[in-house]
Amino acid sequence: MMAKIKKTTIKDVAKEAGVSIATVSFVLNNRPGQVISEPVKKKVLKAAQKLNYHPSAIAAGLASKRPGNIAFVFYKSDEMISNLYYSFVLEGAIREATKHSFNIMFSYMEDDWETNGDLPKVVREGSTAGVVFIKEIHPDMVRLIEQRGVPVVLVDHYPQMEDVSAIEIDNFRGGELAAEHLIELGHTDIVYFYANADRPSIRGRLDGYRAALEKAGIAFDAKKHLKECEEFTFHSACDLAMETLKKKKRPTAIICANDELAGGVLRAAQRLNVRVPDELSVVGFDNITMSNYTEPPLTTIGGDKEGLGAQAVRRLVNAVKDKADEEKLQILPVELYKRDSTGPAPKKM
Amino acid sequence: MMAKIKKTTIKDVAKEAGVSIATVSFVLNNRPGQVISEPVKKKVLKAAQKLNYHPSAIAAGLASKRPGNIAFVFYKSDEMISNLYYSFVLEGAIREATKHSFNIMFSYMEDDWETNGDLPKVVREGSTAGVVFIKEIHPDMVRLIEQRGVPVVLVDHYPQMEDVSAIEIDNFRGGELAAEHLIELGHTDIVYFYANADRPSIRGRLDGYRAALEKAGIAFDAKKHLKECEEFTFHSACDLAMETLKKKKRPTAIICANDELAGGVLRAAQRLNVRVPDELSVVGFDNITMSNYTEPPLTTIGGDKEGLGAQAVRRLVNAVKDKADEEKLQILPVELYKRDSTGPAPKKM
DNA sequence: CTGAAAGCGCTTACAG
DNA sequence: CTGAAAGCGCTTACAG
Repeated sequence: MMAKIKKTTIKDVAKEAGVSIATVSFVLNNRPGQVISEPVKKKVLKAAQKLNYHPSAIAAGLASKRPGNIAFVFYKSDEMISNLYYSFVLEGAIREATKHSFNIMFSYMEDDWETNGDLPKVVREGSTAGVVFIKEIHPDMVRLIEQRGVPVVLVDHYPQMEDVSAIEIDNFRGGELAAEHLIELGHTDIVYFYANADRPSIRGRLDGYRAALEKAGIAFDAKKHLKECEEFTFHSACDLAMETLKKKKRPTAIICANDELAGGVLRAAQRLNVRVPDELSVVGFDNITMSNYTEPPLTTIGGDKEGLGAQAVRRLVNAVKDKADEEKLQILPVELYKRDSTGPAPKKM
Repeated sequence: MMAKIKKTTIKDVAKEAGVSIATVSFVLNNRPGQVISEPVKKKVLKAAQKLNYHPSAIAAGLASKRPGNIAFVFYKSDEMISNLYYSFVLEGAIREATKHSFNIMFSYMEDDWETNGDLPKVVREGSTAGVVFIKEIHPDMVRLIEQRGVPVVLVDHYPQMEDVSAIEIDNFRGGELAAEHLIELGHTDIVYFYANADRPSIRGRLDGYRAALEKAGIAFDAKKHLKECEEFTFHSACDLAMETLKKKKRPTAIICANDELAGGVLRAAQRLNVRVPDELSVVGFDNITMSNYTEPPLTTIGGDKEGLGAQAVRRLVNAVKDKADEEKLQILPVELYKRDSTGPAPKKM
């Protein structure tokens, strides 16, 4: 074992600068209200620099009752950070948290928390200044955490909750964009592939698609236009697409609720020798990395994933500092990424 | 603002149980050496349960000088958790950490830390009990952190370092497995696609491949057998494969240093109408999610990604508890996932 | 403008 | 076997 280098503490800095530890704390935290004379400030800063002092986040957290951490909490049974979409949200969150001098923590809750009443470990043990939930979350859990004075922000959440800070991308507009793009290309027979319609993000996309259809004078018929996959997976979409594309009267375009489903549709088209985009146009959603690697590269709708995470952190930081949010629900813009899976509608034969 | 529920503290439990806070601490931490009478133990446990007491991780961390957190640290410029492979490692790490009552934190270091001498924030500020580095890390950084008494574990690391705890999958055996599989299928003309040969994991795979070739009596010729992609990307591999497969005398099998490269090779084959696996067999590496979605689904080599993360955490927990590691370097087994991208070597024409 | 002192909620020798 | 007390490294009213 090598000699352990001891961490320099606030006392060391105080001694070096010839002031009290309170003054060191005031200077380093730039405490609003506290006015410190320039010469003292300089002395402290110089001493801190010289000793390479970095305050203990843990001690500061204890004393101030404001932990320097922000936690992302998931259900235990869910995939957490390996999700192809959310992992980018988390990247953005980490970078933003660091800017504000917060650390990012991960924690999960038991799936049966309702029966055993357990809060996430990070909340129970007071390790976190705020919590962000991604995707599904029970409203009671949100209340319980807020009751402890820990602010919560929801990202792409469901069910819908009023009065809780939340961020999402503009799913409705995304659905519209996808449909408008295809309509402009001359398509009129546009089918929508989805799963988990109970999720507001999925529902929003679907509603946008439908609105665009109707605006273009295309009568919407759920039976004809909506195709629900059994699961939210590549293979499930592939199976359903095989079925759909085998019919004599098949659609000329398919919009998918996300890129993974779109990948499945492309695979089905390939297997059935339906040429994309000549005979079939496909639009995805989310602009995940994989959408560049499909054949052909996928036209898709996407928002700023990293920005979603960064914004969640920003709002939590504000909440911790008691800065009120203007709007409870924040909606981030989306755009169309035109790649090679969409083209003009095939001529009627 | 709703009424904030105050957290119950060790004092509340002590009062409720009619004992000192020291006793509460002893009971709850099951302190080895400290013997507590059964009746007192029961009283304390009952009181803790009744008051729904959960010790403050921050206070405990301060008092014990052992923070309850383990940190994953990356270079700022790197993708962190959005990596298709490492995100699963992290999932495993989080689950294991929770079992040991540790939280997982994320932090990054500046790319230029050598010049400005900055340790990762979580280390500087003493927030973490241990650090795991994934992939590339400068030996000096490891030393600096260990000097502060914070143990380090490396996952799939480079450059090679003696005396540092490290975990990796059996890359050499993986390369062998891939080659043996193809050799069994009758292939003799097996090319290896790779990039970043300076990484030990890539080097290990390559060495295993080469060893298997030679064991089978196939003379290894770097010029003929090795194809280095410019970048470690899908598109780079695709470009190189287009070139390779266009030649009159093309290989009958290609092993790729990872699945993303293999995806690029499959794409090239598809574009050139080279049928997989009839005319060309392809093997990937890592068994990432995407390898199930390629056309055809990819035969690949993989180890237990979640296990890699779990093991890293386990070793850190041991190190924190001063339990010595038996072996510094731990190597996890790999296996072949036979899917549809490999088949018998085509008959010579 | 600056400092002395209490306190955050724990852990841990040390007494008894 | 149990408790009183010091201490972890900070922050924050409160005095002056």
